[in-house]
Amino acid sequence: MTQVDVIKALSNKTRLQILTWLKEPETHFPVQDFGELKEAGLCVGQIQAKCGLNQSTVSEYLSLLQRVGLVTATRIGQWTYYKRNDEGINAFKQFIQQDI
Amino acid sequence: MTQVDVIKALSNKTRLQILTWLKEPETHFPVQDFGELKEAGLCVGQIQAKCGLNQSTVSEYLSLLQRVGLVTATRIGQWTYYKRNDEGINAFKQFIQQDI
DNA sequence: TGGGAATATCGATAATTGCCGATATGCTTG
DNA sequence: CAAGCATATCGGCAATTATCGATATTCCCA
Repeated sequence: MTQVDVIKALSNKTRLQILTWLKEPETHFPVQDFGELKEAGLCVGQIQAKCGLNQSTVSEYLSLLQRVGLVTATRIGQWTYYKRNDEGINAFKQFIQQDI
Repeated sequence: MTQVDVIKALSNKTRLQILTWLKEPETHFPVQDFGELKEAGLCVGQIQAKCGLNQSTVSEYLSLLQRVGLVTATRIGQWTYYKRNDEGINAFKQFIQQDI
């Protein structure tokens, strides 16, 4: 898992969008009754509906983003909630800022 | 030419390295007699020698980096000198900082 | 406990990328 | 002008990526 892998994960329009959508879930996704939106994140289905790609594609994209440390996943019941991983994101930002 | 294109240009180990080598040409490349190193940048041949790939590959990499605005090219005689384009690089950094 | 949801994984194909060798272009200089 | 550099462009093949449909897995609930 190198820095290039993180860049590669972001070198795709959809994956980049997903990460930015996750900055403000409320403005990009229908509000839910429960508090999951803020706490655990968004589930795969919601993200899939928004970006319009195949379910399997979105699932793979999300697990790639997780693998490189940009998001975290929480399984609750039959849902997997994804949200931004600020630690990983900030590490990446710092790398870009300093080393590029 | 979108932001994703810039990210794609950096999503390759060699191209990423080239950009960072260009931060400190003196420490990465043999000093030349003339002042080109600081002024115009480094020529393709020097960069090629350093990264060990085919001439055509390096030429293409450099012109890609230029196309997305990360470096500038100056033709002097039979040499093309490449150096970092701080304007483009800073714009990219700002994008990462703000939008990611 | 068996059928549905939600998600993950697998297999396949088309598109893109990583590199290379060969050739073309442009300068420069005898 | 011809020969020789340095660089650019082209055509090609192998590897990787984008994306899909089908299937597997997990979990929930009547």
